[in-house]
Amino acid sequence: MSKEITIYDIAKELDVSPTTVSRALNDHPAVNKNTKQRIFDAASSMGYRSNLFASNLRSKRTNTIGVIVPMLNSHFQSSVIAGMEKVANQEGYNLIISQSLGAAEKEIANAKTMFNSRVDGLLVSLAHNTGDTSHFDPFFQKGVPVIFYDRIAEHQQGIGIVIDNMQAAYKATTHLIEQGCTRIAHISGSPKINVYAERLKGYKYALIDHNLPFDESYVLAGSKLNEEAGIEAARQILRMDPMPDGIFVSNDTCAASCIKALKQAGKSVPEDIAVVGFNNDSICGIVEPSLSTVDYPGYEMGEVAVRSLLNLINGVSDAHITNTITLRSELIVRESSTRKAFAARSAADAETQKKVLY
Amino acid sequence: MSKEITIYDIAKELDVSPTTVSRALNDHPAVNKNTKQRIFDAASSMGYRSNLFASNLRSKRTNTIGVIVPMLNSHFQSSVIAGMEKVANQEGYNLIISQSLGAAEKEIANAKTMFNSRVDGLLVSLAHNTGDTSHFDPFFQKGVPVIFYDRIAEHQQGIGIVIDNMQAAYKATTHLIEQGCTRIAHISGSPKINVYAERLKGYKYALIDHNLPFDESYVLAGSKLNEEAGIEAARQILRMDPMPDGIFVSNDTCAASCIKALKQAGKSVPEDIAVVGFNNDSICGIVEPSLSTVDYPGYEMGEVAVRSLLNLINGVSDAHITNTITLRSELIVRESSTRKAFAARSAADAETQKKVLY
DNA sequence: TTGTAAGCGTTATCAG
DNA sequence: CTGATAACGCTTACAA
Repeated sequence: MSKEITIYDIAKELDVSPTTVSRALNDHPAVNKNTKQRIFDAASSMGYRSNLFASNLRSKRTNTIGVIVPMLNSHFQSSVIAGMEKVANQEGYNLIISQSLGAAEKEIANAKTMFNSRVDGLLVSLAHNTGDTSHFDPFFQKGVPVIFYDRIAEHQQGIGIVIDNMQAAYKATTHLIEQGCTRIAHISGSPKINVYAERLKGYKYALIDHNLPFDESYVLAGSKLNEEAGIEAARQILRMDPMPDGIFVSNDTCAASCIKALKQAGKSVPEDIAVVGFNNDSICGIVEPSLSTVDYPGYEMGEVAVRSLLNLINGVSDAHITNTITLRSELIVRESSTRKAFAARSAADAETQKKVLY
Repeated sequence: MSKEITIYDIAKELDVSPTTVSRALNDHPAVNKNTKQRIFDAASSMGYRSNLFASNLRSKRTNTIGVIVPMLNSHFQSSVIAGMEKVANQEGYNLIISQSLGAAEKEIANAKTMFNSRVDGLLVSLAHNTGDTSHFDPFFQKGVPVIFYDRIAEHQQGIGIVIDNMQAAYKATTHLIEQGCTRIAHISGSPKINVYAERLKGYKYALIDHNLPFDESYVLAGSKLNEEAGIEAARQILRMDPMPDGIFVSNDTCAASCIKALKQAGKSVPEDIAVVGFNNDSICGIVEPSLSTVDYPGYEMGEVAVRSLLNLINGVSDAHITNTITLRSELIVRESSTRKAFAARSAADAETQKKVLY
């Protein structure tokens, strides 16, 4: 284990003070350009690397951002994290990532770890079953900024970053209506989670605005939107009388397995039942028929989240003023919802619809 | 921002020395049980939290493990990380995770960041196009242990953790042969990556051991095994004459899109062509027919990786002795490779096969 | 533009 | 079993 070079070593070598070295390395303006260059050269030739811990200890900053995420293995979440990482890297921050795996319990433990690691800020997408968010109170008490994204708390402190789930659901449902569907079911997740509650609203309002009845019994709300949930939902839908001719599902995985189950029961998609999912996961292109869905701007959300957090950390903005940042999302139409007979009409309607929406 | 409590505050409060407080908090054996308890109580009632940076600075350990991964959004990689996180948490380590997104360039940058962050150890699954691994040399020079997993380097320093890709591929191919396939194609990734090279070998040996010809033209090696690659592979396979009656694909996503393309061309799976994938991604259950595949023990691999790394960090084991750790994998048979006519024979053969294999 | 000196909060060392 | 003291490597008033 070779000895670590410190700013003292560089200082001695160049016969300047450690302070000057420190300043030069931090690109402080009040250091002679020449000296700065000499110091940089010496640093690199001597194999110096800065000691973050000494620096953190002294400056009381960690240059680390904590991320708590339900799970990493979705197209959406990994895009978000990619976006976060990009900006964080640019600005010289590290990301400590932990998964709550959907369990509030693990989320609480992770929050504690992040707190003890003294992250400069925290980015959180809540677990499925997180009831209260008091485990984030220590951060608020210490003035460590916390930003919730995607799955945000109902009455939260801190900023929330979301897409307009209601609008997205409204668009998706309207699209089904334009395709000629009149009995549209909705498969939703836990109504306790904001995203599902908002999507349910969008679904409901779209129906109402197009003079279709909103029927509670057409809404299937489970807790987890996984493969099993899709199969179970299909079972229930097949039993409905009259059977729905369209489904808006709040999650692609669930939509995909639901489609599979419906097909196995002899129904054809989109002819008998048109389906729209949510997330634009990679399975969308693989399932048959390919799945119409809502594309989340995950990468952008990650970028915005980190940028906003850095503003809070640096005192540039104030969490008491900004409260929610809303990003746009986009409906992607594929085969699972495209009924040939309605295609022409649909295109015309889309124009009209835009005026209604905005 | 309330004032942070330090061990000095606790020491003053209880009229002991800071040293004793430090020792107690670290559960040092040479501290009176009673004193220890008093210190613990005071610490929690005063709202003390340890300052990792001071501790790291002094002890020259960071309690942080760096993870560099190609991408997070696969069933396999996220399982690995879940396993890593579990063990790391248990042992009081944090995980800093970064994605190389398959680009060697980003991997190099990430390695540098990890180095400057002074991680105690590094876990790496190499990017697609990583040629040489000299960007990890600084770690070796400083004696920071590095463990490669899954995608390991050809002539690497440090320990490698892998599954027996050759054996897994051998099993998968043998399974296809047992189902009556005689012309089996193989869709592979870059032969520069160990996992694909090994799987190709397993495929080849299985053919040879069962007296089937190994034909280079039946091997389609692309660089990325994504959806497009599956479609392109299907195109090529459809042009082959005679057309293969089985395909072993080194990746599920690619296998799924390949199946879709084959079906669109009027071929039926598994009747015309049986298919086996690799990874046991979540799409396996959703595609039609459901996809037979090789299940990687991802979670275990993560656990083993961290445990091994901690042993190296703590000097319990020695990287010069252990070189490669190989984990078992499992063939999961689903519809895409099950030909009813051969089912009975297959069961009998499986027994025989075991004797051949082990 | 540069330097001096005093910490940041912990742990290692040595001495009881 | 406990304590005094000196680092760890850096930043930041303050001073020149």
